[in-house]
Amino acid sequence: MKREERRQEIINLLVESRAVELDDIAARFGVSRMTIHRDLDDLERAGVLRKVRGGATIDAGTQFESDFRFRELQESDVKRALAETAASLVEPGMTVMINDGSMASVLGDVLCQKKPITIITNNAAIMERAKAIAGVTLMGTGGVYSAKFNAYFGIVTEEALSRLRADIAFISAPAASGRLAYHMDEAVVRSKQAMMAASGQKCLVINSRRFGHTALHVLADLAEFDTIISDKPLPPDTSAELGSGGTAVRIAKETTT
Amino acid sequence: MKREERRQEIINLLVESRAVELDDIAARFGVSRMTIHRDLDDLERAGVLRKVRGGATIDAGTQFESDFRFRELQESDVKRALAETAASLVEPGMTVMINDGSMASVLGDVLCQKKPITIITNNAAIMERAKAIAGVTLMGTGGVYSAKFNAYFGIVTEEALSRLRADIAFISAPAASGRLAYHMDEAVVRSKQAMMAASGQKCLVINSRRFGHTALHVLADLAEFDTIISDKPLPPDTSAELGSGGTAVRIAKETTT
DNA sequence: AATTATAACATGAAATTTGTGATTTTGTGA
DNA sequence: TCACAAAATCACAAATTTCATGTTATAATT
Repeated sequence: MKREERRQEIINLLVESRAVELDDIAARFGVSRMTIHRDLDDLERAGVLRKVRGGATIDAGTQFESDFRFRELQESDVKRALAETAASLVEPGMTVMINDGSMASVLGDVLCQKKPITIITNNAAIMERAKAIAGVTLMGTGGVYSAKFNAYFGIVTEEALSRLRADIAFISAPAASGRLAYHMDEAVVRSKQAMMAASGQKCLVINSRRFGHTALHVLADLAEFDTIISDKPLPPDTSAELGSGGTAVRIAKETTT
Repeated sequence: MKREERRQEIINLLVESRAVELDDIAARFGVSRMTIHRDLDDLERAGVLRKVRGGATIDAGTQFESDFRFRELQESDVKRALAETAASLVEPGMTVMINDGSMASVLGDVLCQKKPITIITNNAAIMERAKAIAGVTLMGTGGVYSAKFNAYFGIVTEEALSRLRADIAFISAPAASGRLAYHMDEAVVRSKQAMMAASGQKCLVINSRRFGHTALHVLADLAEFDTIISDKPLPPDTSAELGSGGTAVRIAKETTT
């Protein structure tokens, strides 16, 4: 077992149990205590966990939980399934907007296959990816970079979006309940709303687990979306409130690749 | 002599003579033919040269010549000297604009030391670098990504710049002659001009070798700059035309690190 | 047929990772 | 507050991995 595998495994343990003991994991992987110390030090520096005496913890509710580097590691199979389904709404030649978030990054990767395509995004991970690909016209929105979300936000971002037009916008959200989607950060909300305002079709891509939660700011009414893509049917209250309006719901199923 | 030095040297040979023979360079560097094969393969993959039977060529006039990946590899010592000198104009806390180009990328690296600092740029290499650094507020301008220049351009870029204000702008140019600086690409010219318009001080950072050349579009009158930084004194005609106006000239000397 | 290119494997050097033991820090209970 | 044990850190040596290179054998070009 190599270094990176071991570290990944430590993160997995941490995600499940919220805390690990140093001696435990040293024994489990059959390496010295010092090696684990170094693993934990590096992961702490990367912002994934917090070292405590005798081990390490991951504090949900603190910054860690919402840190993109942490989320990046979770549920990648669900993300991929959602992304594949979302991509089926796109034909070569279209102009699409994609927002921030690790879900969106995966979608960006998938859409890069559909060349030729124009991608408008404030998501740094997608920019990095799309740059390298011929046949993809990449339009960055600009703005102030946020390490927390690995994307660009602010007046510049919103202004740029207000001057552009896309065929479809893919929006993700960390929380939804009843008829509303939520987000904890104001600047992020504004960028997502700007994308929706600048697009013909609007598509919400959301992990089913996000339902039943709220956050400080309302992002949008679910009825504003033409399509909602999730990995499980929407909860009954949401379905009921949406009624039989113009919003289509599509369920992504994981393809065992 | 290390791998990278050898490859750099191969490029230099190629720039001078337009073509090299494999056996020649294998003998010159005292390495096996196979090693040179691998060097050429990698450089070809990087888009720097074209392998032909028995050696390699570089076709000036084609995409290669102006390709940023190619320029990136050249004269890095001069670039570093220019960057160090340019950085001396910056105090922590300032807001700076940096434009596209590999010279500018090096400057971006150096400026990241001067935290806290706000960097406004359309240069993808600088964004990638500054993202990771706490204490650097990174503002991307957005725009359409150009692989040729590894930066963002267009209306979005110019609009974003028109709404911002920096203490100083660092501008680079591929050609200068008499009192004028030039660039071959219109979109690039516009972005540079937008940066100059949005900054208090304007600083031209230019390799002395660029003097005596012109290009399709005029970028700026040298007298518009508050400071010009180069690695050798300006040519006599330029000096004369500039006269004793408000433009300061500073010569960077290479520090043997 | 001769030259050049590619592929596969071996080797040695450099870089990285790990372990050990000494030393310092931290937490706990008297 | 003190003493003491457990844990953390440090510095260096050992082990392991990675990487550049060379060698040889085979294939492709001219």
